[in-house]
Amino acid sequence: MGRQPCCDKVGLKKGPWTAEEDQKLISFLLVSNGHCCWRAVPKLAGLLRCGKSCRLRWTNYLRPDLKRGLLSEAEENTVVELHAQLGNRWSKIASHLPGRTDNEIKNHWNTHIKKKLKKMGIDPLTHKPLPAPPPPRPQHEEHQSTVGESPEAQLPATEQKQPEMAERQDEEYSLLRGSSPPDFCTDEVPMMHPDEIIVPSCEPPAQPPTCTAAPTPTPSYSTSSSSSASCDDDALLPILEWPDVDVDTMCLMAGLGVDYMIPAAPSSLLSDGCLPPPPPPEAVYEDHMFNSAYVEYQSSGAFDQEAWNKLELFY
DNA sequence: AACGGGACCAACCGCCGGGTC
DNA sequence: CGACCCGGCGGTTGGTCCCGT
Repeated sequence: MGRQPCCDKVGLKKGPWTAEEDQKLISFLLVSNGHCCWRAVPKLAGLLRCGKSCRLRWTNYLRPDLKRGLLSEAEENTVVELHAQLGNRWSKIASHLPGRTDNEIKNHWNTHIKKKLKKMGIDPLTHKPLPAPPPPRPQHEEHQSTVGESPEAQLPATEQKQPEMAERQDEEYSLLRGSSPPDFCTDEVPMMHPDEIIVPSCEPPAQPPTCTAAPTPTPSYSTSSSSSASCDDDALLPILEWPDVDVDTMCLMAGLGVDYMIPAAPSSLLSDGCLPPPPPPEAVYEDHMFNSAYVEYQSSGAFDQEAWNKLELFY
């Protein structure tokens, strides 16, 4: 039937986003009531971008609950663990890592973890030990094993690896995965249903002991990467579905003519996991200075108390 | 100092599935 | 039920940075 392009590409800007564009997008998303589709966002925000580009920019970079910087060791372990179970389903993996995007995880996988695993003699695709360093082999054998190219056909037989090497691989792998090496082959085991997966990193230990563990509804901007509260796929909200607001606040906002309120500082930004005093919910964000402060705050990488203080002035 | 190659990552592309009409 | 729209996803690209020579 010939699908229409997501947007009219003519005259639209591509490539890296400028600070001004970021500002426009953030301003719009903050002051808009969120009841518009991404396709309309660039028009309404005064951007020469396609909606898709806006969405991507927001989800991968501007979202306030994003963590910055390299993945921690624990996060890496989780990624490896989940990848072994889910394969390249980056959004699913990201949904178990609060503050991380699928793109970020995908990139990190391709640039860091893949290499790490290979170095350890683990096949990043199958999570099985790679075949021992290729001893010169008769040509016909090699040929036979690659013909057909099914994943199964490519898998090395576990028995083939050298005993000592296997032991070393297993040790390192278990270090990385935080568990014992797979005594199963991922291709032999049916893909797990997401519901069946238990990820330690999603369990209470993630919550700092000093903070209240009350299940406060964390602001959810994300598509797939901020369902940390429950690790439940169903908990995912569409990107423009703004944080839940209680009835009183709704009334208050309605009374003030406020379309949208900013969530408290996302916990994922905080190095110690503890929130600074939450802002009053009735904050209004149509102030240009606020937007500048907000941009500064959200772009400051790890939680930046100074940026937060600046932002707090507006609350 | 200049250059080349590799690493890294933001952004793009194209396909897919769900929802709606 | 099919056409279409929209958002989401995963793979890929391309620009920038860094490091070694």
